[in-house]
Amino acid sequence: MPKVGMEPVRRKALVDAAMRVIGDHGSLTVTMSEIAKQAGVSPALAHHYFGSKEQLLIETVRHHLQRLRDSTVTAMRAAKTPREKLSAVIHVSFHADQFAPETIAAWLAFYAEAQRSEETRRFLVIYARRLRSNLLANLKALCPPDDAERIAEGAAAMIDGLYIRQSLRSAPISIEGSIALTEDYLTMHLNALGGR
Amino acid sequence: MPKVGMEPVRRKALVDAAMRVIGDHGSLTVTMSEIAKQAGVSPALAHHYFGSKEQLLIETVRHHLQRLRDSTVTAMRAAKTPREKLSAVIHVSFHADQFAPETIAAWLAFYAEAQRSEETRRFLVIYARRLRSNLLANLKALCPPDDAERIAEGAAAMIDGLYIRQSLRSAPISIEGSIALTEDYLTMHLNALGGR
DNA sequence: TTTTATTGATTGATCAGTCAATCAAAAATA
DNA sequence: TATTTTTGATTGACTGATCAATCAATAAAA
Repeated sequence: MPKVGMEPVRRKALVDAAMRVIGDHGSLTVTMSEIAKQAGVSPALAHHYFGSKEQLLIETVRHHLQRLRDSTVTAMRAAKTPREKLSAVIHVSFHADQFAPETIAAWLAFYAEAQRSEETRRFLVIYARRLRSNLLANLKALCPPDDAERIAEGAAAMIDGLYIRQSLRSAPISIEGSIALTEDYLTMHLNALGGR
Repeated sequence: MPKVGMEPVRRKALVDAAMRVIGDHGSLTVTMSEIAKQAGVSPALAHHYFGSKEQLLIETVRHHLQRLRDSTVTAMRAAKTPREKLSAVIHVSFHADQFAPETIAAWLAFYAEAQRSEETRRFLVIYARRLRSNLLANLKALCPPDDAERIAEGAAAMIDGLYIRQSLRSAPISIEGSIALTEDYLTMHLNALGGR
């Protein structure tokens, strides 16, 4: 079996496996063995490629955020007007993949981890800033800067809040419901400002 | 030293210690030794009174939510009108104690834990329902039931979202800012419905 | 003396991380 | 082409550390 050029294949397999294991385990306290097993390799190989468990987890967060970022960029490109771009950001946030229970569990685990791992925290801060700034940039085209800041902050909080509430799976809100709630928030605030 | 009637004293000391340790550790992966040390007793004693680590952690969540509940009840009693009661709920949520970094870290850890521990999950579901229903009951006095549901859902999400964003400590929002954002949300929606 | 509080020492399990050894493809050499 | 050498891929077995949980022993009240 040993062919050359396995490294990228294995790295991806391990990162994907980590995501899956974290997702249904619902926590970052997963063992290298579990991850390796899920990826179909030995624990030793995981160490060989990533050096440490922490590093593997960090790569996993990075990969996850990268995908989210790519989706957002694509969706925003497809939208024309600022208002449509705002909707695009919202839709990506609640895309089925993102809103799946395992994905949310993983997110939550990352947030908890960020309390301890400075590097994880940095990644999540970047995500938070990006979400805020995507909203802000488009809002500024529709209302005064001060209001735009406030509305962006509120919308970002609402998106994150809908996530965390979803994680409890009690009275689960549908994807459409979550989108509607967030859209309403924007529409109402923009209307109140006599926005066009 | 061994006096009789130590049990309740030790239990409280251990639960408080757990909360503190979880808070600044930022995760539920804390050791019994750390907790016991913080409480000034031996690890063996912690086991003696709680049976297991999991049980101690569960009691800790329970205690934490109980306190939040008590504050909420008190604050709502002091408020007269439905609108004032809504404000009371918001203010309790963002009370300085609740919004302190260690407290938020502990919350986050509990949410992550809820993915694995059914009992922890149950407690958090109760919290989520209570928040929602406190909002809902008062909103129903101010607008049609359907709208009340939507607004309660949105406000609850916003509160939780402001929490989770605070946990990253990037561009921290002030307590007053968070309160204002949530109050605005309510006011705007109620006004839009021509509420009195 | 019986009961309650308390601990030090110990056990057993779990894991991250290491390492020396193996295997097979590729590259070099004859 | 056939043979040898090198190199990347891979693992099983091991180590050391950590930790929850247990228990037998002690000390002080009742």
